[in-house]
Amino acid sequence: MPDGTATEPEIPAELATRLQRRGGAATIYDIAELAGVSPSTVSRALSKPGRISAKTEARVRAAAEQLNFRFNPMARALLTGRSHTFALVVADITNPVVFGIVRGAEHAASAAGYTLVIAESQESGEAEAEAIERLIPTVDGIVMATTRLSDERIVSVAERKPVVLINRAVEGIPSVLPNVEKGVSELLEHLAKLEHRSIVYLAGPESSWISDRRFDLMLEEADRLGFALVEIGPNVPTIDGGRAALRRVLAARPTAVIAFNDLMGLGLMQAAAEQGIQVPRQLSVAGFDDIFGSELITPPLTTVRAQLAEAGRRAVEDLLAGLSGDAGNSDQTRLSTTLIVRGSTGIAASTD
Amino acid sequence: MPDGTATEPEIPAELATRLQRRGGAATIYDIAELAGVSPSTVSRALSKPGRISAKTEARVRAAAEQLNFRFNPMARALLTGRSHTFALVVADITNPVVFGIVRGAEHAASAAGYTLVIAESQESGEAEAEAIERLIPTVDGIVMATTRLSDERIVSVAERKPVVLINRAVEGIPSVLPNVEKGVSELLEHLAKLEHRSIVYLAGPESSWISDRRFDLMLEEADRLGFALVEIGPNVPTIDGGRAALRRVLAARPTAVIAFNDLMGLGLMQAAAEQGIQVPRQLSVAGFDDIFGSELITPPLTTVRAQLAEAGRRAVEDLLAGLSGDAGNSDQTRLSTTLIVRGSTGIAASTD
DNA sequence: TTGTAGGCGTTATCAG
DNA sequence: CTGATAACGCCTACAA
Repeated sequence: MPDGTATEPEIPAELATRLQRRGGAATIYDIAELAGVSPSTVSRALSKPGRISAKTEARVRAAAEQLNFRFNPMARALLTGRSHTFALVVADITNPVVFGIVRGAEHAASAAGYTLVIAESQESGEAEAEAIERLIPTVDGIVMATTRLSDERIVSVAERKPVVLINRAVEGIPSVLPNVEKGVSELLEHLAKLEHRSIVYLAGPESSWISDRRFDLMLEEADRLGFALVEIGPNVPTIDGGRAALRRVLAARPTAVIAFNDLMGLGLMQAAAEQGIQVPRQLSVAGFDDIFGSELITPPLTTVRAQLAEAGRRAVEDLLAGLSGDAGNSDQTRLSTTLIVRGSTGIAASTD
Repeated sequence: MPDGTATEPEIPAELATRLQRRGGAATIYDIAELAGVSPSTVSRALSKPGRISAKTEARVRAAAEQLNFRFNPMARALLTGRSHTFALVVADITNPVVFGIVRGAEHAASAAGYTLVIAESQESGEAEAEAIERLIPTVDGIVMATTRLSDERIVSVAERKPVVLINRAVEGIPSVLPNVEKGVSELLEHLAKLEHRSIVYLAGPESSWISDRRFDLMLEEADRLGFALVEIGPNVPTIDGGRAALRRVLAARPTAVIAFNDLMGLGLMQAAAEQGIQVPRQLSVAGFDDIFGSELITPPLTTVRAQLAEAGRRAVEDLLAGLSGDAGNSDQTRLSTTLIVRGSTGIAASTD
């Protein structure tokens, strides 16, 4: 039965077998053949609509549809130098802090038609450098979250491919940072109201920029508010790192502990509970990030919430903006933080 | 000062500027020029060591080193059809269950020189299908974890690229599964010992193969052990899903609830605590997976631990084996599960 | 508007 | 053992 205008050309046998061999992946040559035009016409029809006669375009589209055509991203990348891929490098995938970042980054990327490859450095600078070295030729940009690399190495990477940092600032390189000031001062004021006067800051890993930054700000605030403040660390930024630190923390006899992140705060609370130490009656505990788990523990953890998914999203968007040339580069995006008061902080124990 | 044998040829000015233009990325042509050999010799020297004279190889290597050469993976992929990339498709990145999978998969992949790209389907079958469609031309294989796709669609993907499933079985497609039998029967026996006789199974999402599978096994065991067993669901497999289910669970008046996963178990416990219901005195709760957070909550959650990282690792290794042709394909890898008894299960409340 | 030809960086084939 | 040469799939001057 003749069906008016759009007659679909049958697929020639020869073409069909060729497709079979390639696992069904058609090329613009196949389409050209089927539509009776040249390959370049196909290319134009499909990638810059409008620059071609409507009729031809329709015919090409129909053929493409029929063969279920997709561009081969590799061929395109080879030619254009753009892989439409970003790398996200994180220290520890199982750290809840990075989940949010990964999700935010993945969404922003796929919304823009980009693919996200993820590399875990397992808290090792060497492994991280290696992963980056391996990935760098394939990607259009790199998001480095909580990196363990030195400033120089970061710069050297950034010279070859666009880089956006999360939770780390390096001169001349765009970064997405939590607004540390606000979070820290809110937290310390909260503790001041609860009459704490002696505080321990449980630091993060040695090469953590943000841990140092937080402590610096605490020093300022402590001065202003009249706290005694000591830093204990560096520590591994995990549950176990928090557990392991309990002894040293207790030795300092503080009324409150601020952990570098929630993970450590959680570990500290677990260890404390095992020793029969009551939180917050005997010791108040607070953390940073507000990860999954912080409100699960008893008592739930007071923490400074960071916008993790948003950070991931922004980082990718910065990369995107940079590529499309819109860029006021080397910006610093600041994300606000919020103090979440929960049960782990309370009136200071009497220090006698 | 002349330094014996290995004189490094200076980089000719012309070559240097060419490199500059390309952002420092050298090609085998540049190396060929520098080493005074042909491009094909360079290719051979670098990718199949030994098939070339030692002296030439050394010269080529030196030149490559000097120019800091890396292969362009895209060019390679275009020709060989191998991108050395795998895709990992997950329903929800922020679900702790997938962390382990991601980590295991990422390690296995990078150990083999492969890159892992990750796609989140956000619990939507449509989004998942789209992501796969987008990724399929770029990758050498796909790991689908807890997929929401129908069997037919999975098969259709598997016809185009190698697929390994995690937590889902489809005829003819290799998969990595927890050994559901052992976990379920251990759990039910544990509950039997605690004198539970009336149990609710809080099901997972509608399209979850593994949720159905678990319930089927529970039915068998319940029969054998003389339980009353009802299934409530489907439910969203999240904390909120667990919370939302409390009312319906209570209405059924069970002495114990088994949640499809820990996330739901956690939510259920939170909701119960808010209503003043004591776990396990009034209601025992158990889950599956043993995620981060399960031992944080009070009381800590009894659960059937799955080897998540191992599952991710195996899935990637299956893919690898398949590509190198070693494959006894369409295998099912079974991973043992272990009952972890914690505080959320106890002696059954009297049912009056 | 459309077609032709050349090249992106690599590998494979075939001579030498 | 080594060197030309042709592909891989796409894009883009340039020509028609």
